[in-house]
Order: sequence, then structure tokens, then C-alpha cells
Amino acid sequence: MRRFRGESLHKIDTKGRVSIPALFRRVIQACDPNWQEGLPPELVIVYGDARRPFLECYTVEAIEEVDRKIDHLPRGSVGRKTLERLFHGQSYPTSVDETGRLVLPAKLRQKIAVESEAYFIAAGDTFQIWNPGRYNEDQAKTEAWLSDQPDDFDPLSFLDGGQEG
Amino acid sequence: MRRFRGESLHKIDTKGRVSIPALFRRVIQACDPNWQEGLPPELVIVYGDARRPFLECYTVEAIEEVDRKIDHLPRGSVGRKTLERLFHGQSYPTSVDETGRLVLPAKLRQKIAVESEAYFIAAGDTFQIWNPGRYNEDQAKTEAWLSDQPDDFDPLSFLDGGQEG
DNA sequence: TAATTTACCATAAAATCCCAAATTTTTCTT
DNA sequence: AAGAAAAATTTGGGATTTTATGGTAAATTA
Repeated sequence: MRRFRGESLHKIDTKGRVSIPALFRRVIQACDPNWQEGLPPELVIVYGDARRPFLECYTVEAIEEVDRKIDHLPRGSVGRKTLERLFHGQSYPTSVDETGRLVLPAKLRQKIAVESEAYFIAAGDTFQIWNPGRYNEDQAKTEAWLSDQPDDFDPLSFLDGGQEG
Repeated sequence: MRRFRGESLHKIDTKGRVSIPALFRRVIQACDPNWQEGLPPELVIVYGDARRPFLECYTVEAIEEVDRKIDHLPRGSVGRKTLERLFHGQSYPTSVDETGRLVLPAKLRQKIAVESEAYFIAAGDTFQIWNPGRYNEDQAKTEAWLSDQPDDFDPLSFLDGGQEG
């Protein structure tokens, strides 16, 4: 399964168009089982509830996996209802245009408070779009926490605690 | 599993191209399960947060092992978020070109402050790229520490107790 | 019809490809 | 063992392609 990797900053023009990092485009295309020459690769942007300060972008394969899992939850359960609202309701299916851009409608731009620039960062089988300043704040917190650790602290030590085989 | 071994110094040209030590190339190729004749061997450069003064280069197999472990951490946990940013976001997937070089984009060169030369050193199943001067400083510290030890101190003694600090 | 959205065209900068000169290392031959 | 030949390695330059970004025209829609 292909993964997103990397981060970058891109301009948003007056129409809300923004380039998707070239490496991300390849993953989006490779993970769209319906894609074929001439068609625009598709993806789904989940914008979610108000407390999330970024847009989360799913490949077709990734969102279909989420859909399948939701389908297996009991109808009417709180979990299912919540996830349906989030992933089915608060999401926006779109595609990559001829020149590698996507269009962020005004609603989505307002949601994450982006205007002239957007910051893209990979997160496994999805990628996120942030207001650059807002991301820096978040990252600064993480780095502050890291610098509170001993000099030789290795983030990989997180892996030790995990229930891994 | 194959390991990197050795160290060397290489020139960086104006385009950011730099030769990978020949011995390292064989390990990169052997540890890329997707490699086949005619394809460029792939690797992932993790540049990480600001306090790390070198680039860490992972073979495909090595990075996939990290990815698998990250996948097993609970979604939304601090550890998972930190590692996703580090290994998925602050990383750069690339490949070895026909002549055994790789390209370090300006961003990565600035990150570790290299301009005309880069120092390569093996580190188990990864290798690191340093600014040569910066590496010497680090190495000097290590040697200073060693010379503070008793004359008969043997570094191999680290292997016995396993407790260091 | 006015406002938006989408398709199409254009361009500068950056990344990639292709070819090739010097080395250095290895192999072969005498 | 020495020297010659071959192969592999390190480094460089120019041409080509891709990418990021902007603008205009056509099309959709409210």
C-alpha cells in the first residue's frame, strides 16, 4: 500500500486553486482504483468538526476502507452515527485537475482559515492541509515537548510501548 | 539483513547532487524489495526536527518496519502523532540515480548546513549525512569522553550491562 | 444575467535525464 | 611483482521535462 511522505508550502490563488505536492499526486493516482489515462484522479477531503484545524485528504482506497469499517458498526449506534456524519457528511469529494491542483471551496478555506498559502504534510495513508502559521504553533508545541526530554531522547522509543509483534 | 558499514566524504555540486558511497549503494539496492534491473533503488531521507544536525537515510525495508510499528500505535496518541510528523512528514523519498548519486534539495542542504561537501557515515541499518565540520565536533566530544575513561576502558563493555545513561 | 465554477493556455523556476571527463580500483598478463 | 588493461566510481555540464503558478475564455448555475 502506498503512503504519502513529505511536506510543503503552496500558494492559493483567488479562485481557491492550490497545487498538490507532486509526490502526493502520484499516490492519489495510484490509490484510485477507477483511474485511467485521461481521467482526473479522485480523492476525498474530510473537514470534520470545528475543533480540527486542518483538512484531512483521503485517497479513494483509504476512504473506502473507512467506509467498510463504518458499514460493520451496528446501525443506529452512537459510533456509527458520529462516523457517518464525519466521513460521509462533513467531507468533500473532489479530483486533481490537469495541472496538479485542487480547488478548495470558500467554505473549506474558511474552515481552516487559509487565505494565500496552504501547508501540506503527509500522515501515513492520508495527508493534511493546514494554515501555515497554525501548523507552526502546533509543531512548536511538539518540539518544545521534545526539547524537554533528555538530550539523547529518541522519538522511536514511542514504538517500544506500543502493542507491537 | 544487510547493514551499512564505513564512512566517506563527497563533493556536492551546484545542483545538490552527491555520490553515495559505493558500498552503501549495494545495501540500498538489496534492501529495496521493489527493485529490479533498470529501476533506480529507492530510499527515504528523514531530516526530522531542528535539533538533529544530520540527515538519516533509511532503506525501503528499514522505513517499512518503522511504518508498520507506527501503524500499531493508537490513532490520535501523542506518540503516533509525533512519529507520523517525523517519519511521514519530515522526510523525503528519493532514489539513487544512474551514476550512484542522490539529489539533496536546497531545503535539506540548509537543514544540515552543507554546501560543497557532505560526510557519510554508516549507522546500522541506516546511514547519516553530516556537515563534515559539524561531524568532527561531535566526534571530538565522543573522543574527549573516551579519554576521560580509565586507561583500560573497553567500549565493548557497553554490550554487557546494557545500562547506559 | 450575474456570479461562479471549470476548462484551457502560458511561463519561469526547479528537478530530471543524458552524455561524458577524470579518477580510482580491480583484474589480467607477462 | 609490475605494468597494462578493464571496470567501476566520482564528478561535471547541457538539454529536456516537470512543477508551481498565473491569466483568460468558456460553461454552468442560481
